[in-house]
Amino acid sequence: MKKKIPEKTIQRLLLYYRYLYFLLQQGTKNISSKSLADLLEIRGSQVRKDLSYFGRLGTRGAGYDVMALRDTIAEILKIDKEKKVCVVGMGNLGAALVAYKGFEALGFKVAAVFDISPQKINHKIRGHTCHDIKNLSKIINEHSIEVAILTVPAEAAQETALRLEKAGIKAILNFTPVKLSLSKKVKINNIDLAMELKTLSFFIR
Amino acid sequence: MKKKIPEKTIQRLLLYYRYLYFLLQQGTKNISSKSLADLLEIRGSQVRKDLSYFGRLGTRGAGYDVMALRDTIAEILKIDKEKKVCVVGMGNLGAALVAYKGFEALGFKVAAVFDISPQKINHKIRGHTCHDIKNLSKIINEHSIEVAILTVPAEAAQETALRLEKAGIKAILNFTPVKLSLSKKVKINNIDLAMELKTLSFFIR
DNA sequence: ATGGCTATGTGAAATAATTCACAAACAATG
DNA sequence: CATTGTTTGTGAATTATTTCACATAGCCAT
Ligand SMILES: NC(=O)c1ccc[n+]([C@@H]2O[C@H](COP(=O)([O-])OP(=O)(O)OC[C@H]3O[C@@H](n4cnc5c(N)ncnc54)[C@H](O)[C@@H]3O)[C@@H](O)[C@H]2O)c1
Ligand SMILES: NC(=O)c1ccc[n+]([C@@H]2O[C@H](COP(=O)([O-])OP(=O)(O)OC[C@H]3O[C@@H](n4cnc5c(N)ncnc54)[C@H](O)[C@@H]3O)[C@@H](O)[C@H]2O)c1
Repeated sequence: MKKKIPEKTIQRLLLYYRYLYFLLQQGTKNISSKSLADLLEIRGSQVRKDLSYFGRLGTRGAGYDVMALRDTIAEILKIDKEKKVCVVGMGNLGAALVAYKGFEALGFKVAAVFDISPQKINHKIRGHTCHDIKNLSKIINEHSIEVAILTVPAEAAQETALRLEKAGIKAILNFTPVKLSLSKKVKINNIDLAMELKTLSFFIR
Repeated sequence: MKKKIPEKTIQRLLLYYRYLYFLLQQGTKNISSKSLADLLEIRGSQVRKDLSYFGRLGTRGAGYDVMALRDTIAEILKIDKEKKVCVVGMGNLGAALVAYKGFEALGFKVAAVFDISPQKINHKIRGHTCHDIKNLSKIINEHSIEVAILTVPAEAAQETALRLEKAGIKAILNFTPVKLSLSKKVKINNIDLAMELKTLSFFIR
């Protein structure tokens, strides 16, 4: 053990969690790596290898206890511990994202939303009062927000990212098609939707 | 040559394209694999290997001609050829996506949008008249739409995906947190935003 | 031209991720 | 409690991707 855990493994862990959650609702008590793998169209050995990073979670001959495994994964991923996020840029995409219930289900809480436009500041958007970006640092510190979702226009992305870093944000989910340059300390995940669409369409016909 | 091209290579090609586009606007005529790689924080050898799948695109000693390379990549990815897409489910996320200009820049045209709710059908949303999902097949065929963006509620996802397959859709960009089961012929890309956020936050601290 | 430099293109090596395959653990059954 | 059958956990093998390293093409100055 003591190996570095691949990011892919973490992603699959989340998928396992979703299925286990569903299986439990259905009353399923036990599942084998093979059955779980079949649901996801992967190999049983992949499931077992992923889980083996975190100890011996199954029982030979019997498979995995659905509830126990779900809870263990929740603990590994800290789904049980609420984490606060903010959304910066309350335009089309930002507004859609704060309305999304799927974040809550994984332990996220939108604790603040920001914009620069006087049309939005101090107005309620999907139940969240929009703050002035000027107050970014203050509010992030007050609420101990660690993660930011960045949905400002591309032109403002780098500048805003720097403000987020200065405010002490640890991770950014970046929806802008801009490569952000920050210190290595800030973890960045880029969601490039146009790219996903293009990649997809490249592989047809 | 004649090797299978990795999906990762296609993704990077798109990033190269964006930078080349930008560099050309700045008046840069030539660039080395090293300089381009530095912008993306990858290795020069990665750039060269990626490009080598498509022939000899550079000049030894001099690097790559920015305009020529940009155009070659546009051709490889068929950015020059318009591809029609539809958006199914015009809720929060669907409405945000049809407003996005970034798709057009890569050669996509939103040719139709669909919903099931009488509140939306026949109403204009961001400039697109929303069609009844009942007419999916007809409209997809009329416009020769090949790609669908799926943004219906999770409960309706599998059923809607089957309708899309039957209507002749070749590829689906799936925003629902549901594993779609379709025949192998339909290419599916899943965008799981809650998962991206969770993966991101797992790796901090 | 010739020679010196620079940067490509590409096999080979290194690294990473997935899959195989099987011994060992445990369940179930009689 | 022994025997049979099932399924885990994990090294080893395989496959995929990235990086190295260098021969060689082509630019440029003289
Ligand atoms: N709309 C989409 O579907 C979509 C898809 C993929 C990517 N994106 C990207 O997401 C980003 C937002 O897209 P959108 O369509 O929501 O744009 P939008 O114009 O609707 O929203 C941007 C919001 O950011 C605010 N803003 C501008 N500068 C700011 C600043 N410095 N600080 C704080 N707020 C600021 C604006 O007032 C506006 O409300 C863009 O970078 C876009 O490329 C959007
Ligand atoms: N909102 C987000 O930011 C976000 C983020 C990630 C994923 N998602 C996923 O995207 C999907 C849509 O999210 P949303 O927030 O836009 O939801 P929403 O409820 O705002 O929109 C869903 C839309 O789909 C329509 N619809 C319902 N059944 C349909 C059917 N059978 N055919 C056609 N249209 C139908 C509804 O009328 C509604 O307009 C969900 O699956 C959600 O999990 C949303």
